[in-house]
Amino acid sequence: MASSQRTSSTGPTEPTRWLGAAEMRAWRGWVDTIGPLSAALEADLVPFGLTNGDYEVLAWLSDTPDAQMRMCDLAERLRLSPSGLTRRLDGLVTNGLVSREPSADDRRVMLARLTPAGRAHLERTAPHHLDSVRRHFIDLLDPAEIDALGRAFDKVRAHLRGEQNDRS
Amino acid sequence: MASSQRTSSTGPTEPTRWLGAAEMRAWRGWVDTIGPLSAALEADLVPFGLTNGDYEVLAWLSDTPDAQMRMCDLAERLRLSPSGLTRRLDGLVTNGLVSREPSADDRRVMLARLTPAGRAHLERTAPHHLDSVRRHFIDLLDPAEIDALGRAFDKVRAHLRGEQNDRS
DNA sequence: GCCGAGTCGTTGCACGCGCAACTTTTGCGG
DNA sequence: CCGCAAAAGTTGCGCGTGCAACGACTCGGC
Repeated sequence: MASSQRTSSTGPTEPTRWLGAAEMRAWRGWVDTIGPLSAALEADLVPFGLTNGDYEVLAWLSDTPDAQMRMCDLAERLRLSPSGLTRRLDGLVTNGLVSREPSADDRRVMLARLTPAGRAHLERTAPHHLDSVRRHFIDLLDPAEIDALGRAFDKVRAHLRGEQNDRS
Repeated sequence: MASSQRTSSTGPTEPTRWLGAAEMRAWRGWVDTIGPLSAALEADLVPFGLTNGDYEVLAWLSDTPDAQMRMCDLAERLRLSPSGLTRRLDGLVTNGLVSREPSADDRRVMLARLTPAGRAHLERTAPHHLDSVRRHFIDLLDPAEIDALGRAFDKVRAHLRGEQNDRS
């Protein structure tokens, strides 16, 4: 993006290693793909009355033995703030896909539980969503690229997790 | 309850090809990396009083021969709605980094122009932002992975661009 | 037992964004 | 030259989210 930049004025005497062509391609590719890809996946969910976020809630709950999760655990899974999760669940609850139930063990805790209707709707939606992920992303890539992406993302997340722990 | 699902064009009961382990790793990696990586980059911009979006505005403007752009062109570059760009510029204008000037050629058009202060601030910020991109992303990967990411994102965007044109 | 610190979830507020409606201006076809 | 569709930008509104404050509850030390 910044090809017209001249020597930076206030750099503390470090050379400022600019991005090479391949590095720039990867970086701009990342930035410019996030929006369109998310939008395409979300558009394919519209007929089912779900957003990407809604789908993730149902998917995480269904991956659980008793189809329920504590709010705080679910919020962590979704990388969502507590208040964000509260509001997201509001919609799913009024649509009857998820129920809120206080925990018997710990009365501070609210359990988000997948209702039968929610499970049915997820099972109806999942094949189409999976197809969407394949069409817009996975099936466009060859196995070597799939593998490289998996390794790359793992490295980045490991690095970020380490930094986060350093700060705490 | 918006279960407006009308099984659009898809025929019934196709085998539903689930994701293999490598495919799942790449997919989850993508989904789970977007948030943390964007947050880390944004956090590194806080000392400079900029968001990722603000930085992109300054960067695109600085890449232009006369450091100015029509609002609509800038909105397209940033994949932002017209109203979204108006509001984003509001902040930059009040901070004196960008100025709004009506175009002489076409009186419908507003030009967003990088002010001297804006250019100075960008040149002060750019090295740190670049370093941030390297630390959290680029420098974690080896050349083969960089190349694979570049190719992969190019493919995905080419596919999405094609689909978008089909709809219009 | 009890009290203080920590945890869990919700609510008020602010912010950023998209959509729809509107005004101004341009350009094209008659 | 006129009239009307299209384009550019702003504003009102709604939505989703994070942060801070709060009430409810749990747990550990005394």
